[in-house]
Amino acid sequence: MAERETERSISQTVRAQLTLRDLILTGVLRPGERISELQAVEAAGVSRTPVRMALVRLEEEGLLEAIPSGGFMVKSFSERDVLDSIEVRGTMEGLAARLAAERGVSVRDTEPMRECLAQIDELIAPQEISFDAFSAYVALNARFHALLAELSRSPPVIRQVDRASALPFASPSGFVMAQSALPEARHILVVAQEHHRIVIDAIENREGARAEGIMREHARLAARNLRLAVKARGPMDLVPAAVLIKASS
Amino acid sequence: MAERETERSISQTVRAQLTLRDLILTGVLRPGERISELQAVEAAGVSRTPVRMALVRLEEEGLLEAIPSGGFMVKSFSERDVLDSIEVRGTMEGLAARLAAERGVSVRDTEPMRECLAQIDELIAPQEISFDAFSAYVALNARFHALLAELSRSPPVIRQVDRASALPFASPSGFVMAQSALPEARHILVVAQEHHRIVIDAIENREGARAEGIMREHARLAARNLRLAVKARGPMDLVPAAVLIKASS
DNA sequence: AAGGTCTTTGCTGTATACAATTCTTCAGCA
DNA sequence: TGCTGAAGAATTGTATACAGCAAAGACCTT
Repeated sequence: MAERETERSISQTVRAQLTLRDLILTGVLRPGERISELQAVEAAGVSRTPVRMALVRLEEEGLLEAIPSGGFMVKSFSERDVLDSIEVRGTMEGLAARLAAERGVSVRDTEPMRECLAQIDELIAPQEISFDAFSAYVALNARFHALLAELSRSPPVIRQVDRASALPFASPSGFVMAQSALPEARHILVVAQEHHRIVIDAIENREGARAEGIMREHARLAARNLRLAVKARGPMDLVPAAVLIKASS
Repeated sequence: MAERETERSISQTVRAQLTLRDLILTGVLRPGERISELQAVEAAGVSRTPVRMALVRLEEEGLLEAIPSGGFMVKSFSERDVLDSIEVRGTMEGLAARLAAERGVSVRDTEPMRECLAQIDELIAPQEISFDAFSAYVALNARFHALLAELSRSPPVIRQVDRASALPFASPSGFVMAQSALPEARHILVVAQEHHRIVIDAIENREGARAEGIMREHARLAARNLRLAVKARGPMDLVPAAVLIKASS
C-alpha cells in the first residue's frame, strides 16, 4: 500500500506524512495530544506548508482529529472502535468479493492470487512458524487482499476498501504479528488460509453470497486475534497502533 | 452534512472548497480537465494556500484526482461507477442498521426518526407531489439517513457511511429530484418510505439481517431512479453531479 | 520536410513573513 | 478564596515570494 521511493526524490509533503505517522504509531505523539505544527516542523525537517498538507491527509486517513478551534490532535480509539473498524473492512471486502463473483472473473485474474496462496501454503507448512515467516505472511496476506479488492474491477469499491484498510489496526494483517508468539498462531493462519481458498473458489463459481460471507468471517479472525492478544497481554507491542487504543472501561 | 455558516466568518479554505465544488458540480470545470491553481485562486477570491488545501480535501472527497506529474483534475465517472458508489453506500448503511439492531436501541433513540417518518408521510400523502414537496423530502430523507447511521453508535461506522455518501450522486437523496417530473415518482417515494418504516421496525425488534437487507434494497432504489432518469432523458439536469457522469459505451 | 534538441514559459511545490484568533496567565475585585 | 477581566504570548490561518520542474514551442540539423 505504501510504496517506497528513493529517499531524496520523495516530496516534502510525503516525507512529513511518513514522519508524523511514524511518530503517532510509535506513541511519541500520544492520543488526545494536540499536534503543534512547529514541533512537527522540527521533527520532519521541512517547512510548515508541507507539514500542514500532511496533517490534513492524516486526518482523512483517520489518525488525526481536527480540533474545532484549530489544529489537530491524535485520535484515540476504544477497543470497540477497533473491532468496528475491522467489521467495516470485512463488510467492504465482502462487497468486493460478492461483486467479483456476480460479475465473473477470468482465470487470468485469479492466477496471481493462486500464486499468493501457494506461497502462503509453504510458509505455514512447518509445525513451528518462525518470526520471519510471520513477517513474510504479512506481506503476502496484504497482497492477497489487495488483489481481491481489484477483482471487483470497481474503482469506487477498491477505493473504499483501501480507505477502510488505512487504519493500521483495521488492515488485513493488523494483528498477525501480535499472535506470532501465541500457541494458537498456526491454527489461526491455517484457518485464514482456508478462507482465502474458499473465497477464490466461491468467486470462480459465481457464488456471491458465499464469497461475501466468508470475507466477513475472515475479518472476524482479525478481531479474534486482537482479543487473544489483549488477553495474553504482551504481544501487543508488536502491533504499532496499539498505542492508539485506550484501555476500555 | 454541510452546515451553513455566516458568509464572512467562514474560513478561506472552506470558502475555496465550496466555490470549487460548485464549479465542478455545475460543470464549469469539466471532467478530465486539469484544475489550474491560479484559475481557482481567481474564482474563489482567496490566495493559493487555502486553494491548495481545498484541492486536497476535494480529492479525499472523491471529486478530484491527483495527476502524477502534479496538480489535480476533475474526476469522471462511468454509469457503472455511480451504481457501484450507491451500492457501497447501501452496504455501509446496511452495516449501520445491522449493528444498531444487534446492539439494541432505546425508544428515545428512534423517537426523532419516527418524527421524520411522520413528516415524510405528510409530504407524500397527496396524489400529486409538488416540486417544493420534493425539496422538503430531500432534506428529511437526508436527516433520516444521518440519524440511522448514528443509531449504530459506532464512530468508525458513522464515519465510513458519511464518506460513502459524500459523492453527490451516491448520497441518499442523490436522484430524488431527478424523478420529480416522472410519473413513477410518487410510487417510488411510497416504497422508499416503506423501507424507512421497516428498517426502524427491524432495528427495534433486533432483527439484524432484516435491517441490513432492507437498507441494501433501499439503496437500490436510488440506482433505479438513476436508470429511470437516464432513460427518460431530461430530468438529469436536476441532479448537479450529472455533469460528472460520462456517457457509457 | 521531418525529427530531435534546446530554450522558454508557465506551472506546481516549498519556504517564509504577516495577520488574526485563541489560549494562558496574572491581577484586581467580590 | 474564587471568579472575572484584560493583556500578552503563542499558535494557527493566510498571503506571497522563490525555486524547481514539466510541457510546449521554435530552431537547427540531417
